[in-house]
Amino acid sequence: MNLPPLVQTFVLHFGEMGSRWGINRTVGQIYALLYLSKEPLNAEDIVERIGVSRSNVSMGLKELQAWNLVRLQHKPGDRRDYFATPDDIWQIVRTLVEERKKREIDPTMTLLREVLMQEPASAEERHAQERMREMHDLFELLTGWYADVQRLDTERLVQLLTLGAKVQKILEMKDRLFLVPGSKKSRRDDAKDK
Amino acid sequence: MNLPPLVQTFVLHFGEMGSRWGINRTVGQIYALLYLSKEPLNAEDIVERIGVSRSNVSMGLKELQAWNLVRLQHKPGDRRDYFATPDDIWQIVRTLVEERKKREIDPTMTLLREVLMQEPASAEERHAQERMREMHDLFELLTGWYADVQRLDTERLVQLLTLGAKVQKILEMKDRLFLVPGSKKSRRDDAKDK
DNA sequence: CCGATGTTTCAGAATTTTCTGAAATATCGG
DNA sequence: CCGATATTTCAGAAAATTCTGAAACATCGG
Repeated sequence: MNLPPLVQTFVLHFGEMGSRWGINRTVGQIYALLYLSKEPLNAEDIVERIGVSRSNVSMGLKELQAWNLVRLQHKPGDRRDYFATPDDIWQIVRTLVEERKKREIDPTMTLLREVLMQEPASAEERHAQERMREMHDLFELLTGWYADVQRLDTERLVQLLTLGAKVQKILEMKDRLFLVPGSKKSRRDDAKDK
Repeated sequence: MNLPPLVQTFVLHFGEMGSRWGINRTVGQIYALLYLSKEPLNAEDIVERIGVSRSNVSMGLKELQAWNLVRLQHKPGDRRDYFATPDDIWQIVRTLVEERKKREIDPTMTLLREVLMQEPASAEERHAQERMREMHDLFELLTGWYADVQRLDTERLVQLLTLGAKVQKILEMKDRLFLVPGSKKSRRDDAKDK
């Protein structure tokens, strides 16, 4: 591995971390390298720097493309493929969340929907279905929220994140502004309006 | 594997899914089983239902305990350990996010802080450090937001999630209420409104 | 069409992870 | 302390995955 020490530390760390994610070491290392690199790199560049086989890099890049985590570029008068990560780190986050949702949540949602259609044949199955219903509704709430937030432009998103729990204060303020004072029952339902 | 079909489908799915998370098949299956079960189960129960070795179940349960994902219980007059998941699914989500943060984010933050302390020895390292700084700041923003939200009680949290991007509207409203009209910041935001 | 350059595929080797059975350890009631 | 019951540990087997080198494939300029 032929890298400046500072870069190498980061690349090695991402390699290790890779296994805690769904990706393997090489993929993690390639991604870290591209993320830190100022210039797009071609496959041979990566081989030299990381020190793994050419074919391994090829497969790694293919996987990163499947994740939409790298862009493919070309230089004029050069047939080789060059790879880079988006400059905008927020774009990276958005892609990452999107792809993880696609891989981790969506298949489970599909299964839950199927199983919830079936008729329970026993008390045990009835209870199991109730639990699955809870999970299904939870996922629905989370993915609905996510779909909304994903649409915000970055500035608004940062604003929202910076506020953090102060949002709570604003929600309370909104409640006071729009709710009939003292109507306890209507509180939560009203919050869902508009 | 000796389970009602509906339960079995779910357990098998979680087993497969396990590998996309950081857990192995058996751990995924055990968790799914406990999640669906009305009663707490002991290790032997799990062996019978899932059909893996006793020792494998023991290790799986140990891992789930390390994740804080199962509670250990005892029945009066029974020496065996019984396991269950929290009834409240929101508690499960909170634990899951907390533990994933601990495993996936915190170590990276530690490393980033260390590396950002060092003096870059070249233009390449300087650029790499800038990228790491971006990642560091992003993580800080996200974890700060997360720490805030984690503290909300469930009702408020659900309220927040239900609102989704409608929060944006409330933020805009807040802007209009609290910013001095005509100030640069507020004019720009206003221009984006509807 | 050819040779040069670049990329992908894939079978098997290397490595890592998972799983098992047997043995060790722990804890209880008597 | 003993025997019965429950749990954990751990070395090696089994399985899954990652990685490599060689060959196949693709595309270019001439």
